Amino acid sequence: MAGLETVAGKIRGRGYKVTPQRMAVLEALAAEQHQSMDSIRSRCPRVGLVTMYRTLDLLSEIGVVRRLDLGDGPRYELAEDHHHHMICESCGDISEFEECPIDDGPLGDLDFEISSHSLEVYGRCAVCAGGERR
Amino acid sequence: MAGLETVAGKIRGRGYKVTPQRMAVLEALAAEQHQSMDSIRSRCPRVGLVTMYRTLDLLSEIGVVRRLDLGDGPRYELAEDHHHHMICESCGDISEFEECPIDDGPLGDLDFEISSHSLEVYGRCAVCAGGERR
DNA sequence: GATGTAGTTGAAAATTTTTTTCGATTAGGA
DNA sequence: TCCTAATCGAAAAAAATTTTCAACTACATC
Repeated sequence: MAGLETVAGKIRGRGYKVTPQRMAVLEALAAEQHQSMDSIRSRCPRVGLVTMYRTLDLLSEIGVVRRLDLGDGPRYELAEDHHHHMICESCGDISEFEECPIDDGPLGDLDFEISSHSLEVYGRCAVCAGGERR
Repeated sequence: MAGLETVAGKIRGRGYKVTPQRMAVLEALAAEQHQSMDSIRSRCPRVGLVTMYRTLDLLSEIGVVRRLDLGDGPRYELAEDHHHHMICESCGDISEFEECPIDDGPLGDLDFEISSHSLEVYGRCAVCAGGERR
């Protein structure tokens, strides 16, 4: 699904080098969406901390990675598909949904040239909401 | 417009005390929306750094303040009205808009109990977009 | 208005997070 | 295979945030 091959091409295309560290980070990111720095790091212990930061910066810059801010520290995920996040304030679970009101019905006259957007929904997931009453 | 009086009541109502430091932070926040920590701090030099952090935490907890993450560090603003942000990636300007696709047309079947949400739009403001071509 | 006390404050120190340095290493074109 | 600019990472620096703890104060009660 990911096509890390494709990503490698994108890296090279921008004049950057494809290194084992960068591929390791990409593989770590492919394992799970919206991971924290620690989570990513634990998946590729071989990659130094500094390189980790620089790689995530670089991948974000070329649009391969998306940096998120969901309340707790920064999180990162592959920017493969467009989606948004639902954060359960009860159990902390983070899930995704594709429905996008921005793409569906464009906003009115904002007088602003939109290139991207992010939408996060906070509340209670089905499990937590259900456990309380239903 | 703010009604810092009202906020004071809300603080007391939660069992917290209304202190000059807390009011100072609230006044600083009332001066401008989506401020960075430094910006707020410069508006109330008398308030210690630690107290600053704690106060923003407390105010966020009782829903008076909203903490934002717009790419650069954390920002804070009074949660008076509901609005979203447009961030110009060219000049860094941040502006607000009230139109809300979430409130207007509710999302489909997310199986999630929404209590709040945030929407940020990135791109180019009218000035930057205009300066380049129009 | 005086008093008691739990909540609050802030300087200093500890932690955590992120960035900078710089010499050693390496991807990838020639 | 060689060469060089790009990259890596250990150590140190800088920045951001949290913890400690003794002194202070808002405010409910007397």
